[in-house]
Amino acid sequence: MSAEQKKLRVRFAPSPTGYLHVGGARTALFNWLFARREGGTMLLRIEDTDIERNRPELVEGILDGLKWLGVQWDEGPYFQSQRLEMYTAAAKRMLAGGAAFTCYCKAASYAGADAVEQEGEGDDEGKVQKKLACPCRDLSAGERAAKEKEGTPPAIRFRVPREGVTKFEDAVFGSREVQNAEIEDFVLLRSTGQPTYQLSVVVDDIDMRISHIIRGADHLSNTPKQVLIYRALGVDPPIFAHVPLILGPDRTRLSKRHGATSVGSYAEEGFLPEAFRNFLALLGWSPGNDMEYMRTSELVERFSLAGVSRTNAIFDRPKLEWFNTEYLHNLPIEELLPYIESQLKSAGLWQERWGSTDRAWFAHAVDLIRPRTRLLGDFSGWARGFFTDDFEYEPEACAKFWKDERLPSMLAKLADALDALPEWNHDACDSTSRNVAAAEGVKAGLLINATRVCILGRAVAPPLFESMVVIGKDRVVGRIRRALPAIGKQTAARVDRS
RNA sequence: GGCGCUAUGGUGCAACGGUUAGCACGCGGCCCUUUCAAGGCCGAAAUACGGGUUCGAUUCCCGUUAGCGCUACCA
Repeated sequence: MSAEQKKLRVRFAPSPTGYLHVGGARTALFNWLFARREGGTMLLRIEDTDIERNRPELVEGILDGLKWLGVQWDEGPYFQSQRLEMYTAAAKRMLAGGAAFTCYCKAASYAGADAVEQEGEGDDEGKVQKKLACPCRDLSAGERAAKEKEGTPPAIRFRVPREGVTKFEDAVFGSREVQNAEIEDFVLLRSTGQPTYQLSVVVDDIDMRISHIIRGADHLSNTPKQVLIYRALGVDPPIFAHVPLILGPDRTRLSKRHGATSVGSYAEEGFLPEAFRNFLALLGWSPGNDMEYMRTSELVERFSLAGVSRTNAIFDRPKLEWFNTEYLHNLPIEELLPYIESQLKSAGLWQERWGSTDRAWFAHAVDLIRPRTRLLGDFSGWARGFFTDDFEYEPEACAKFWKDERLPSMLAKLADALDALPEWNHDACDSTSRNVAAAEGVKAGLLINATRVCILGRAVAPPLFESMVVIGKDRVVGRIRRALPAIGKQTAARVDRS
């Protein structure tokens, strides 16, 4: 390597035709991991040359998606719509050099798939080749002048060599080569003056000095065209790395009908960005061993293009949820707290003191609850009884644990006993409860389960006595007393039925 | 249709000529237990098919099949 070693530069280049979907997110992540690992630069480029489909208002959503994902770019965003002169200039240069020619065919006409099909098959290759070669490529200067006079606005097509092969290196798929005879004379500049993807992507990747192009494998087949453009422009192509696609459970390309496909929807659902990154990283990549739970820093340490697979992967939602629970359960509590805080804020349950004077209490509560959460929303969902007194009694929980008619008097005694406790801690709550149960001659479980429903309204909750400590004496006693009438009704209804 | 890519349990990945084919998710069972989780243990489950090459193929080659991609004046 020379002193002036070529700097590693990668890019993520979405087009604003939709939100940031999981496939794009994975591509962005791989670029980011690679840049971080190798000490390179990542830039963001918005490919908005298709004025028809381009929705400028979607750009913000894509940026938000990337920010949530934690993929931060070092340069950009650049917008191709603001760089049109460069593409035109490049096309003119290729025209002047003979690598391209003006085409006067009406839009989308000379080699449509339909036309080829109608010709039938079994014919000699020459026929097909004729389809791939645009008739305009052989027009004389005079003929072109005549067309110009007619006022037909010309497109500019690349003059693809009719023989030979085009080769390139792919870090994932290896050495590739295709017969030039199989490549059509593709359009560089539309008759409207707008560049096509093939042109703008190459011009920008050259201008932005991209060293590695990491993108979806759907671009693999078009890469030879781009290599042709690089050559025509007198530039060596960069290293390509095509990553396999992400498919839906039915093995077709992930799309809206597979449900949630935007990263935004996963953010809203309560996934942690780091869990999402971990999951995404393992779709089409592995560190070469059985390691799965990897913090982002470990991902960066281990990432390499050599570990990228060539097989399409199916997006497996249950596994994503598993990763999320792993992070929810195992993250150092201090790292998790900010996420819970914003979750509670958006649910309108947040109390400022939990961030200051009662921070230790808040951390304790979260730590108690988290072993049985899967999504951030669980903290403002079923666990809301820990953060607010406003919760409902679940009918199923009542039906299951408020069956015994001795319960109302037993619970009243328990409330009194708890109220009289001088010390409020786990063991005191434990022995008090067990003593009441013993005095009544019932199994402790009966009372414990019923009490849980009284103070949290549900059957699913952390261990009772720990919960009591977190919720606090006044609230616990209050909640038990408040539940008494409801229990009476429940047991009475039961007696009626029998 | 043409061209190309891919092919390990249901899913995601390991094994890059020699393993009883490994791990994880999911699934089933057991244990633990104060509900529900978590956790621990056990289990069912795969090299698409057919030919080669080789002492030996999941691994290398060919064919078949299947899936996917490209085949736009979309990106």
